Formats: sequence, structure tokens, C-alpha cells
Amino acid sequence: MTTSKKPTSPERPSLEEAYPTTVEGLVLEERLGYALRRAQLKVFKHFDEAMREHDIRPAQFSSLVVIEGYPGVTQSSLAQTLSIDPPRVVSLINSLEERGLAMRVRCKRDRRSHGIFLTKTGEALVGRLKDLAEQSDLEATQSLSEIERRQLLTLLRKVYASEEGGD
Amino acid sequence: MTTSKKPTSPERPSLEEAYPTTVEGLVLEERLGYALRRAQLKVFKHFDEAMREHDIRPAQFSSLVVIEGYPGVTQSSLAQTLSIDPPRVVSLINSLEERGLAMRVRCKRDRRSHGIFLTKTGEALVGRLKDLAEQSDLEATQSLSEIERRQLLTLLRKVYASEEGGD
DNA sequence: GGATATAGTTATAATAGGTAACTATTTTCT
DNA sequence: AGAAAATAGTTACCTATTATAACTATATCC
Repeated sequence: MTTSKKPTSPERPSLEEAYPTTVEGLVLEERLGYALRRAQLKVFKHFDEAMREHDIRPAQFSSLVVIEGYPGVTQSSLAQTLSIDPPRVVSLINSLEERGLAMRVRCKRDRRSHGIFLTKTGEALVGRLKDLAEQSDLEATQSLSEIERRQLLTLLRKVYASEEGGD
Repeated sequence: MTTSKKPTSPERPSLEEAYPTTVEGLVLEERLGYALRRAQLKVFKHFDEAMREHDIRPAQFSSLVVIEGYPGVTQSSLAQTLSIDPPRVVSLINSLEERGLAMRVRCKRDRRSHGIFLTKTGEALVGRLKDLAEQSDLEATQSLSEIERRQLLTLLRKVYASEEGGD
């Protein structure tokens, strides 16, 4: 209906009164999804900076950490753990393998699946990366006290851990 | 160095002992960035479902809400408020305009800039969308008490509001 | 042993997000 | 006033992320 496409303000909008260049989100600030996205944006920005030297992206880091904790983990297992889908794992592991950080080992029992292992370089690197990530998190959340940071982590885990209907 | 590309486990990895299909994140669970991403994934999934009927994406919703709060807001102002860059705003407003939800009005004072306004349909829709978003947030965070939800929001805002070095 | 399921892969497409360069207008400075 | 610089928006382009569908090779089930 074309009649509904009129501007809501009477006839001539009050553009003479310009708003400051940045306005507050108002209702938006009450939205959890929005707050999450903004906070994540900030934390990831710090993370990127911290990892730039090693050219490691978030998903690569997560993979490395899981592989370290579970040497020989399968790709499907990794996919489920990280909540990403199989094709994504392929390119992820490819990139790690190309850089000599991890490698696939064909499983003897079930030759369809691969176990993934860190190389020596991979193992050395992931140790360093964990420190950098830790420090990056702290910097990104400087505005929080240690208690608040812990609280935040707990609350976030409580949110995503309850996979009710899900994937 | 090729010598470093050997698997860390002795010679034959213990693939015989397969891990369960989903393993825990271990160190990963201590990472704020990871927790944020996972929580955001979940909340956004709910949001998508809630908005599917109206085919509205998160950025479109945010824009609509800001425009509603500040009728006549300029595109650059919107960009700064939502922390996105100008080209992104263009396609965003284009999509809203094409669907008859918002419209650009050239500013008489400074004819370089446009004020953005909701149409009548846009205004009607955003009211409905805000309810849906609110409900979606509640569903996505069912595992939290009302107090915890409030706490989480406060902590998240505290994180992203402190724009220290950044944009 | 043939149907079915699974692990991984490939190809492909949609989308988000970001940079650089361009147009139109306004402001600044001499 | 007029040239130079700045600003708002746009366009074109490029990259990374993520999801989907189809394919292969193995393994399991009846």
C-alpha cells in the first residue's frame, strides 16, 4: 500500500535540529543480542591484534587448543565441539597443516576418519598463543574487576551451555 | 624446518581410544572471546527465528530502532552509533527503503546529508519487532534468572562502552 | 551382499565487513 | 570571490565467514 510510505513526521522533518554525530542506542542498549555483538566485536578486535604477529584467526586458535587437549581428535568431533560444520573444519585443518602446525593421521580402525595431532611447532606455538589470548582478554575487559570478569564468563557459559532445542 | 613436523605423540597415536563425539573445550571454556562468540551465536539464532517471519536481519533491526528513536538521523550518525562503516549503511538503508520501511530525506541545510525517517509501515513494524526481539532474548537466556540477565547486560555494556583506544 | 549410514571432501553461493576511489556539496583560507 | 580542503554519501571491489548440496570412500546393518 503506497499510502503507508509517507514519512511519519508531519510534512517537513525537523532536520534543522541535527543530532550529535553519535547518538545513544536507547532501546538497543537493553537488547542482549546487541550488547553481545558489541562486546564480542571489542574482544575480537583485541584478539586480532594480539594474534596478528602469528597470523592466527579465532577459529584456528580454538582448533589448536582443542587438538592440544585431545590429541587425535577427529574432524567431526572437532566440528561438534566448536559448533561449526564439517566443511569449515576441512579448510581449517588444511590451513593448520599447510603451516606445519597440525597434521591428519588416518585412523587404522576406521579408515574414513582422521585423527588430528599437533606437530612439535604447533605445540610450541599453541602454548605461546594461549598466553597471548589470556592477556588480550584482560586488556579488552580492563573496565571489569577480576570478580566481574569471572561473573561474566560464568553467565556466558550458562547461556550457551544450555543447548535446549538446538543444532 | 621439516623436523618439527612430526606428530607429538610417540609414533603411533592412540587413535584406538576415540574420544566421544563431543569433547569439552577445556582451556577454551576459560576464554572470554570464545564464550562471547558461543553465547552470541545462540542468541542470534533465536533472533533469526523470531525475525524470520518478517525477514529482518540484526543490522536492519538495529537501524530501525535507532531511526525510530532519532527520526531524521543522518547516515553517518547511524554508522557511528552502530559502529559500522558508511558503505554498510548505504546498503542497509537501501534495503529498508526498498521495502518501504524507511526513507531518505535530503537535508535542506546541508544538502550533502540525508535524514532518515521511518515510514508509517516501518513504524508499525518496528513496534512489533521490538516485542519479538525482547521475547527472543528471554527465550535464548532461559537458563538465567531475571537478576542474572540484568547482570549480564550490565557487564557486557561495561565491556563495550569503554572505547579506550579504538574507533 | 546389497542397502544404508558415516567421515571427510569439493564446489558453490550468500553474507558480512572492510578499503579505495569517486561525486556532490560545504567550509576554510587567502 | 575563488582555490583548496573537508565532509556525506555512494560505488566498485575484495576478503573472510558460514551454510548447502553433492560427491567419495569406507564401514555397518539386515
